[in-house]
Amino acid sequence: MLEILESRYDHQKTEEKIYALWEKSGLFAPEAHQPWAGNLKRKPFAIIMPPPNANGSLHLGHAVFVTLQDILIRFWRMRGRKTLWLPGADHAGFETQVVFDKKLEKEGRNRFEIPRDQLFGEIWEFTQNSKKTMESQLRKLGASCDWSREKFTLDPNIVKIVYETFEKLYKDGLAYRDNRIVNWCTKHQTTLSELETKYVEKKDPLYYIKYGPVELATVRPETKFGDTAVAVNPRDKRYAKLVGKEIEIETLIGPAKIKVIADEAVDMKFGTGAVKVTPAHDPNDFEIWKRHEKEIPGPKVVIDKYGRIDLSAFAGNEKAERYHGLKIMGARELIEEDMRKEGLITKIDPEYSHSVATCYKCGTTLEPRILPQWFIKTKPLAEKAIRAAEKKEISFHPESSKKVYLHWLKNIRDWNISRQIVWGIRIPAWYCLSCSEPKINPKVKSRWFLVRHGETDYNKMGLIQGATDTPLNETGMAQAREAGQKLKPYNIDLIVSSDLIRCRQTAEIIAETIKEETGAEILFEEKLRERHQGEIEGLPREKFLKNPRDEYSYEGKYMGAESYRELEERAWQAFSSHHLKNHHKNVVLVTHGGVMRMLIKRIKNLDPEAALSIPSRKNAEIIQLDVLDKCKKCGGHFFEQDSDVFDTWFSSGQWPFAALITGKKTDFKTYYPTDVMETGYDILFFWVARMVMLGLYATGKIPFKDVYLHGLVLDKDKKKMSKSKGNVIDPLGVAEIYGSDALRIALVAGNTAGKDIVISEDKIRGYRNFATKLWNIARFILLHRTGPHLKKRYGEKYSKELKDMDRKSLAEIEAIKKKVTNHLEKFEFHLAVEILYHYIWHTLADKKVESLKRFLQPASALEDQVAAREILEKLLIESLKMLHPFMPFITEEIYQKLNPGKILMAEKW
RNA sequence: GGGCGGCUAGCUCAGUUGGUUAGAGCGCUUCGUUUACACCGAAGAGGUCAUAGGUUCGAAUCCUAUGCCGCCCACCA
Repeated sequence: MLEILESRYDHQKTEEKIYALWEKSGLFAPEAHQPWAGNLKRKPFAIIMPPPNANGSLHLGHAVFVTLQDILIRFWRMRGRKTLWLPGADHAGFETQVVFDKKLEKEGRNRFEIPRDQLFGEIWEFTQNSKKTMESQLRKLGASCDWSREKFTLDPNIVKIVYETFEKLYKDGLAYRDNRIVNWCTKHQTTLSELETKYVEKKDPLYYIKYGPVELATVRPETKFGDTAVAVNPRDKRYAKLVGKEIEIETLIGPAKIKVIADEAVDMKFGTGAVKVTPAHDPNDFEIWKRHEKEIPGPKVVIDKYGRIDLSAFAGNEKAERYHGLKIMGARELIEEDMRKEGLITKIDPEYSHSVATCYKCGTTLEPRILPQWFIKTKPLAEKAIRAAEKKEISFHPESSKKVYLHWLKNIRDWNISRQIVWGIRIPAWYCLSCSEPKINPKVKSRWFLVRHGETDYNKMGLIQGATDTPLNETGMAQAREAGQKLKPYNIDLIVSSDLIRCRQTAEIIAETIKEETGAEILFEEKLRERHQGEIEGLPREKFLKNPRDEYSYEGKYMGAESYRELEERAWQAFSSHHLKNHHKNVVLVTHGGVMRMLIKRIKNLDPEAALSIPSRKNAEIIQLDVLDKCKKCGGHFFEQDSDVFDTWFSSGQWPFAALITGKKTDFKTYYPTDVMETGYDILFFWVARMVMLGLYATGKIPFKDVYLHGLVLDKDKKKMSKSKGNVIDPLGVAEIYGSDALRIALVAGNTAGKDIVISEDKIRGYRNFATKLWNIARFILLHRTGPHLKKRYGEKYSKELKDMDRKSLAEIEAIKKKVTNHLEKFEFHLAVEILYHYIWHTLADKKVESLKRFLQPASALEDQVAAREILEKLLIESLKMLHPFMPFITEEIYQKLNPGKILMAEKW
């Protein structure tokens, strides 16, 4: 039944079949029975796969990690260790958000117009599709990972662990929320960590500006409206007399007084030795202000989140209006021009070169802003991570990367983990609505939703409507249905509604819409009615009222009307009695704009003035209130969750232990710390260092013992591959042409740890040829296996010459084996490849096969024919085993021909 | 400004702790269709190991400088 092989190996016919064979065998799972292993108590071997971003398809960089990790896994599996390779995918917060934003842009949409839940849902769908693609690509590349343990960073049990870590950090005082100056991308509308900024050399004019008696140099004249001081070096004699004094200055928007302070940070040699201090828009100035908090005014914001001049602080100043709303560069030009006219500019150095912080994704110049963000106090975490490396609990390959790692950790700064995007793990911090006190990772008892009724014709026409009882119009009904859709996921138990028809209808439509999910009870409540508007009922709002506080003061009322105070009293009475009874239920409260304003006033503990400034609600607008255990500080019940999400690296930094704790029962105990973390050197700080810090912090143990870092994949001209350059080699494309095996081995041959990998199609083709060579050795042997008389072993009766060759060959291949084993144990993949390549091609094929050919001729003694073939077969099988981690498909396929029924992947090395 | 890495055959790179004529792939030249393989075989050309010093019996390898290339970190009003 022996088949004659084709003269060429057909990877397209083979790979899928072989992968299916492996997967069916169950041998990817570490607990699979390995009969030859004998002692399964041997040390397990575990690698957590760096989860690829679920927002695209695999590139060559992924192919590199698949290859290296699969080599390690297959090698140790064959050596008899209980081997786990745990696959996963990363939601990749910001990265995915950016990818998705681009997709939205193409569709003419943008994320700021899409409700949070809907946007999250759409991105979820998108990532699930990418995930599927990637999984099939990983299979195509031969990854022998345990799919039964696959994880996603947004799996609920992973998220739970991330929350617990955050809570622990908070309790230990290592996570804190603070108003600090952070890097803000005006395009992506989010803050970024230090690592996500890219400094770019730029040439900008350096302006020398007159500031009363002093002169100073700046590249950002447009921020001068936000200046709160002038700083000089304390040792600078030129300004000694001015320090501590207020100076009168002339600005484009009028004269001002500003204080001169002394600070070490000022370089006497730069410019004029005097510097303007703009704490709201410059990180250094922010620091200077912190040091002189008592002497000078705090930050004055003059640039908004879109990077436009915002002079609303100068409302009423006509000169300020000229600049308000301008983009930075436009403002700078205009200001330069105006200052020139005023004689405020003394000199311009047009070619001043400095480096500017930009967004690493879009290159937009980052705008420093002061925002409340969550930070991790990293110093204490870093100390442990440093010690782990110094004590050699963690080894680095290449070793030089350890220095880089240590240097970074020793100079680490606090880590901003808040991101203003939707895609990610929402920060589990709730703030008390009445006193802002945070609660971390609390149990949400229930959710309450205040919903305004849908549109009536009165609303549509802009007429004041209080007690006037009119129904919803078509739009209003549609709005109510939409609100119902949004409320659907929340398991609403109860709907309480004002008994006016517009609310009644809204409530009924909502109830109808959410019916499939829950059968909520509806109660009608007279006390939730809109305020009686008295004599102004039915008047055109636009004409009558310019803003809400025109309606009347908190106490005031028109003839026959009700005051806000009265409204508040009755509405709050109703609200609190329902809250008392139903605080554990999810409740929708359908009511009116005025009522909502007063309820919010009460909940947020606002004074009347502030309450009346609350903007009015749109029809069917929903306000979510989360009910938690009473606030410790003020006793309030209602909270709202932080709208930010965690930096992805905060969650992926917990990946090794999170992926194991949420796995099978004993996984964490068995496989943690894992053995090897293999990833690209470009994420040494982003990921590796943070995994060590967070792993040590959360579990008390290092997350892995060895760190192997591979380089970037470059094209044959040593250029980084990028879509825009069009020099990207699609790994699946070349695998399709030359086979996954050829791609894999080409990626490891001639490459050492930490070095960039130069790959070309030529190189891959070269290794495809090697595959063909191997195939033909097998073909040759199998050709000589035919014929019934050759089936049986002929014992020891063959020639002495052959016996000598046998002995020598075996000794030789044993030596090879020793070397290859040694290299693999030391992560020297390229050396192992070189030895194997050489041995198989230039020894096994060129020497062994050639020299044994004559014994295989029909003229030779039968015993010699059999013996010669058996010698070759032994050498081939040993070669196949050693080559298997590198080229799993073809070696398995050949092995299947030689030993049907057995699986090479599980053979003993 | 600080750090790291590289500089070895036309190209891409190996060369593990210093040890005999410095290696591989691709490319090149010549020859060869020998019943596994032309995605092959045989033979061959091609390197003062960036430069200058030094240590050593011996240096691509260790040390010191220099040059160029690349990367990382920090910072700049």
